[in-house]
Amino acid sequence: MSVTLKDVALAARVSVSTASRALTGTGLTSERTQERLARIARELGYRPNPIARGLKTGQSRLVALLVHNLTNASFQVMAEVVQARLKALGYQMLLCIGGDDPQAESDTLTTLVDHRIDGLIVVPTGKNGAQLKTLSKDVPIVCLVRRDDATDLETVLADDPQGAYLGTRHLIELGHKRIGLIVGRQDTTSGRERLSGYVRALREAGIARDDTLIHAGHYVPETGATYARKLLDLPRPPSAIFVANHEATLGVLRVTAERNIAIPDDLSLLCYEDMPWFEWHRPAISIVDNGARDLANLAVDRLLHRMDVKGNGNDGVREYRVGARLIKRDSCRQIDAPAPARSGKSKSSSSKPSAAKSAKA
Amino acid sequence: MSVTLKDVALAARVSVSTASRALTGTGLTSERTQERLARIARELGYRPNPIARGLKTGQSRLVALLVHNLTNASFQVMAEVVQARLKALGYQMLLCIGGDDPQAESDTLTTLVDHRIDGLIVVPTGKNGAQLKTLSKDVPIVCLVRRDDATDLETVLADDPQGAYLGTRHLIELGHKRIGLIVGRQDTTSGRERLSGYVRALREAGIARDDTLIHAGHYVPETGATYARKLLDLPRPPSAIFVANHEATLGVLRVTAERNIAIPDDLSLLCYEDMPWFEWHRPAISIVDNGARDLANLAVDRLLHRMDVKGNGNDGVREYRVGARLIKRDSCRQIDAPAPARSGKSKSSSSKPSAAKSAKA
DNA sequence: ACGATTTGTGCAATCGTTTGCATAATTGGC
DNA sequence: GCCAATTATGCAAACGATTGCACAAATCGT
Repeated sequence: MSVTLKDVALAARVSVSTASRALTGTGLTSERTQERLARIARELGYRPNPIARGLKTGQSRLVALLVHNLTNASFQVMAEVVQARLKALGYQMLLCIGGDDPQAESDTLTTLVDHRIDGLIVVPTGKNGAQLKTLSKDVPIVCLVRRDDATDLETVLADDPQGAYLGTRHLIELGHKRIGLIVGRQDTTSGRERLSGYVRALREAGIARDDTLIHAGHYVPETGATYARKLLDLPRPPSAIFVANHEATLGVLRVTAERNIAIPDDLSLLCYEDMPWFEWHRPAISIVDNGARDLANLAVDRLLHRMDVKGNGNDGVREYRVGARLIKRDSCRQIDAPAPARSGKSKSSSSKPSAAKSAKA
Repeated sequence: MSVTLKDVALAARVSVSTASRALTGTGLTSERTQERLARIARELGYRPNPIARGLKTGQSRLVALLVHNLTNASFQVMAEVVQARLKALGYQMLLCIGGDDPQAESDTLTTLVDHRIDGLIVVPTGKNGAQLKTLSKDVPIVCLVRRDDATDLETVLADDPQGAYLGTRHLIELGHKRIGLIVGRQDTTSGRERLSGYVRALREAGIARDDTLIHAGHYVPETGATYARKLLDLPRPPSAIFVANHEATLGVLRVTAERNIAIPDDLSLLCYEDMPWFEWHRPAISIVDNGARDLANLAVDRLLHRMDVKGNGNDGVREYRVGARLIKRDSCRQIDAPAPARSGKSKSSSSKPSAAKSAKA
């Protein structure tokens, strides 16, 4: 079918081994032969067969990225970043979707190792620690976004405590005292850490923690809607809601729209993680950026490092944190008076001149 | 490192070839040996090495999906569908992102074929027809969403003429006479076809085509914003806008929000292709669903078929169309009076009781 | 100009499978 | 029980590269 090394060697009237050495640049070869072979190879359109090479070398030039899904915007940009970086280095990305399901994750891991992937970046479910640990002896592995506590794998994490702190502090600085929090399940690292950042900011500002303002659940729109309703139905509803996940934000927005609650006039809204449409939305939604791009880049860096250092060099550092940053847009407003007292005066840019009903009676 | 066939054979005291045949089920093997080998293999934790197998058989159990990006919601669901289907069949998906760039596409194609992928589903840029044609001799290829006119590859397309027709007709049935269209570049099949569907619906309803209402451009939010402004600035602005792409919709929404144009009261909005947040948006956005899920499934079906039929069986059918369907939500309203004449009466569900300003003076 | 280095090349084994061909074991008909 | 037909196994050669080892050629010092 295609041109093999043998063909090239034949055409150049050298042995296959010489051809191999000349083309790969390994071993001693005269400059002349090297050039000559390169030329002939080019002319013949020779392309080394990665399969054959892989069999011998045990490498595949394949790196896998295992994420939960592709609807999550963070995973999208991570996938794009990883793909771009790897491609530039001559690797192909094997993108796998695990759906946050331990069984699927486990199966996929097995298949990937079978395929002799050269490296793996994984957002772990956290339930396959043992397997990951075992595999990491054969393949360089870097965990992303989540830690698998059962392993001591190198892990690249968002600085969630810091991000949540930053966001909460921002709201506090705007004068908010009652800040609702809709956060992720407390059996995930990120869920716990975002809560802790929120709590820390509150404590630092001398605001008492009020557990009726805190809700934890899955990262889905329904969660956001349910808890938004709960928060708004409170006798003293919060003046701001910090939604610690972008999917849940959909639900919150839905509820505020249903109830004609104007953002940011009646309620300030701050969201964790970016989505492409957040800045097109009106009002543009302020966010705490978890730095998906940076996370992905760092993960690739670390992976490449481990792939270079044979034997999976142990650098000591096991955990990398990527700083979060606040991106102020238009969904949070300054609270001047202790309570806006049904004034209806809009604040940021030209907003709806109406719809200023207080949140629930 | 890992358990090889040799180890299994050794443990079972048979030759490697027998072991191979027993485990793969090819050739003649006694039931007894077969079972025995299977057991031993299981006990030893033997997993065949796809690389070695691939070298011999020329197959890789890898199927590639080449799309433009992952921010496009359609591509997301396609990727998820393809991945799920393939995985169930024991294939791994190689997801590549070409960015709609011919050069990147070309490079990627080469690499993929080097890796001896067993099949390819590609959203072609349309500029590498020759290469695709050549490759299709070695690898089964199915085009998705777009046709590459330079090839006669099997292609799975959305029924864009029909979808655009459906959407436009819906608006017409609601009483709209002046319908703005923001559509894709006219050098792409989908751009042209969506326009043609729109035109056909208009013609059928006896409405004269008005080119000031039609704008074609890239599928990005900026395009939507720019053209939305142009449309709304018209002396007689349209009462409905049909945005033939979901990315562009972002821009349109932005503009309507900026100008306090209430949807659907002041302007009806219909969008092509779904996005997860459309149904959470307020008002929920009506769409023409291009059937991304069906498209992906059909593409997989066709690819599997071609992969089965060695020699790339030519079935005659070169083009498959997947029906589009209208999903009515809350962003389009019935036009009763020829012009809403600043009445401010809301129509669909409980909408904003205010904000009913006519679209521009 | 000669042996000691250095440098370039080829042979052949190897990676883990599959598979054509030859041979060994089993079966069945009579 | 014997011979042919059938079925099961093993040997060895692929697949297309890489690589250790041995040998040939070129280089160098003296």
